[in-house]
Amino acid sequence: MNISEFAKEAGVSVSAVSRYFNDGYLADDKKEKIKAALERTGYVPSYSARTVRSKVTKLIGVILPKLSSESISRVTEGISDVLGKEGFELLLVNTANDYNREISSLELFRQNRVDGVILLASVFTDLHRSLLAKMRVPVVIIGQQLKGYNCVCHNDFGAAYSMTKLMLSKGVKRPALIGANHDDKAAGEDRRKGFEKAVEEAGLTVDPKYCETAKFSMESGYEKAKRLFSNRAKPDCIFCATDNIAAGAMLYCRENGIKVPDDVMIGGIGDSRFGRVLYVPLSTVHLHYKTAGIEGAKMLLSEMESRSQVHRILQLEYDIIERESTAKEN
Amino acid sequence: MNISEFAKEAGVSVSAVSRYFNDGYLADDKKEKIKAALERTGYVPSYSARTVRSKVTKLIGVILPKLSSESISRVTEGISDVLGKEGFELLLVNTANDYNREISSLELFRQNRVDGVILLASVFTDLHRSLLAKMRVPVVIIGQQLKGYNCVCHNDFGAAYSMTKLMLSKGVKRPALIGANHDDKAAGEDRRKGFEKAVEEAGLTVDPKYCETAKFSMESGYEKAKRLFSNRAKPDCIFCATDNIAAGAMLYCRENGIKVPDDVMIGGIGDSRFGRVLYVPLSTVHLHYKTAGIEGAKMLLSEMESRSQVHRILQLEYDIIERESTAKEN
DNA sequence: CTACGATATGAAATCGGTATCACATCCACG
DNA sequence: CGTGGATGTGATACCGATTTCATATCGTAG
Repeated sequence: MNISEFAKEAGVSVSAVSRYFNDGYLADDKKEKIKAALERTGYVPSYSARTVRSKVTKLIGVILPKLSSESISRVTEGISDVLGKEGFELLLVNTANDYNREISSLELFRQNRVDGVILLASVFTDLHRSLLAKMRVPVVIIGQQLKGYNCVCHNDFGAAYSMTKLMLSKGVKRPALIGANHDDKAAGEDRRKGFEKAVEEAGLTVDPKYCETAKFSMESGYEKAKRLFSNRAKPDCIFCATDNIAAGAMLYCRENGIKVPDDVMIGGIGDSRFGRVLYVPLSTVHLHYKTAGIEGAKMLLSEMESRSQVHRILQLEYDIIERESTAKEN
Repeated sequence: MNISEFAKEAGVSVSAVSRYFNDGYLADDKKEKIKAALERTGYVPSYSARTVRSKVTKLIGVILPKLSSESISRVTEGISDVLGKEGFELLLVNTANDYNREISSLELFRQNRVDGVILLASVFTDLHRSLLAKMRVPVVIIGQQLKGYNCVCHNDFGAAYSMTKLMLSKGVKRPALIGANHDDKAAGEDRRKGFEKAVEEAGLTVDPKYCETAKFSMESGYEKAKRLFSNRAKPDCIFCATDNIAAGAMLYCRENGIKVPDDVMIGGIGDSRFGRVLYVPLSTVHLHYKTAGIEGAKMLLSEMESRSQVHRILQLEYDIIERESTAKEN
């Protein structure tokens, strides 16, 4: 059933029906007629037909590197809360860390399918930049910074710096790093730099043999911890770029009789829910993921409204959470 | 730029352009012309305009009770894997466990916005049923069973039964339950029944004082464990409906000097990633969440293709994972 | 040589809505 | 009493694609 069939059924004009759904001027008796016919027939207007003319999709494209990650799903939840209230739906794309798919999703979103885009990218290539420049709808980037776009990011450098410093303040001497891929500016590069700064400030040096790069998984953290402990002089402190990596490292320690924190301190970033209930409760850094989603969504809303070309970067701060995994040695 | 402007620019007819994007008969020289003009202009056809005529949205509506849950995001990942390969995108709705929003999402999806729906519901009310009956596109339900629909579900009863039995086989005498809301047939009712059956088979009785109902969170698990231990005779075994609840219970034990598994065994369901690295590694039951997503998506695809009215229920089995939290007492 | 199926083509109808436009009331104000 | 603003109305052009239809061309089987 389409609008004109329905209009006939309700005994009103097509225009009246359209106005009923939109907000236009309409006499009360017609509203009643339409409401009654709606109940009778179960008619619902077609969204795509509406979009052709009005251009409004009420859809926001969200590009995520993966779905089953605690931090990412918290961000998404924030986004969903804000945009849902405004009547927007999320068109979600899971790129599975494959940035060809990031590219193809951006292509997809150019097809007038969405009113705006939120991008949780890990890496920016030239292709990203050129494609982003071609987008005809507002774009907000969460988790990374890119000039010319509204961004919400975390103080990754500071978080890593503070966590490392916390451990070093307890007197450890051979700090190690299990970082993330350097191409990921936020979680990879910035956190590594934060670690390095803290180490250097403590008068120690960053030995490449004590720096590993892991994927964002427990398994990878486990493997990299194993490699760290194959060094002749064992590390007495490991800063991990994420809590997942830290959990993997801790598992390795447990299975190999290495005591946390007495033999080695372990610190992570992300404040995962499981940190509190780990084998040894994990010291970590709380990043405001949900807030990032909320603020990013708000930015997008205001950009869609004003279409202003002024872009800003919102950097969220962090909170150190100290638990047993970095408790003072006796 | 629209199709006719673009056709003029490319020096071909509108029909030729449409055929280029669809697959129709088209001479090679025209394909070349169009390809060249495409590069020059960056034209992309409008999806909604296409949809008006062709009815195909290439969108699948996915209704989730929450986003930041490990089990749910695994299911979603499976869905996304399968549907992504077939060129579908996901229109995600997070209902935040509010089933009014489940209802309104179903309403939304009736507006010709999606080609199919996947529903991860927790509860089925009459309103659900009547609305589902009105849907004009195929619907697949994951995690619950509903007659007349394609469903993928887990053997919740069996999983709970086996986990409880595992613990009882170690000689515990005062089993307790921290279950989920009874309205949730799968995670609430079925798991409770599995627990009860195992307890009764062991010649014990299910005392209501040892049965608590928690929300799906660690915090709630913690609170309910506290209540269980306020009984005069302490439980020596707690079956928890989810790993999150189990983690909360374990946290309570740890903070109160209750030894796991010596004082109390704890078992969960879900095989969360953190189970292995918990304070005491958690015995749990692996449910094939990702597989559920994959199979559900496949069902939906085949239902969209055949539009057959034959519905089936696929029940996935489970694997017991035994760890320290239920190790035999000495 | 003819007939026919396969391939190719562009004009025009169509999808189901919204936006515009011309026009009708009605009430208030000077 | 005339004017004008606010409200209300339906016919129709329009959005940007796809699909149909009538028609053309060509190779090949009979």
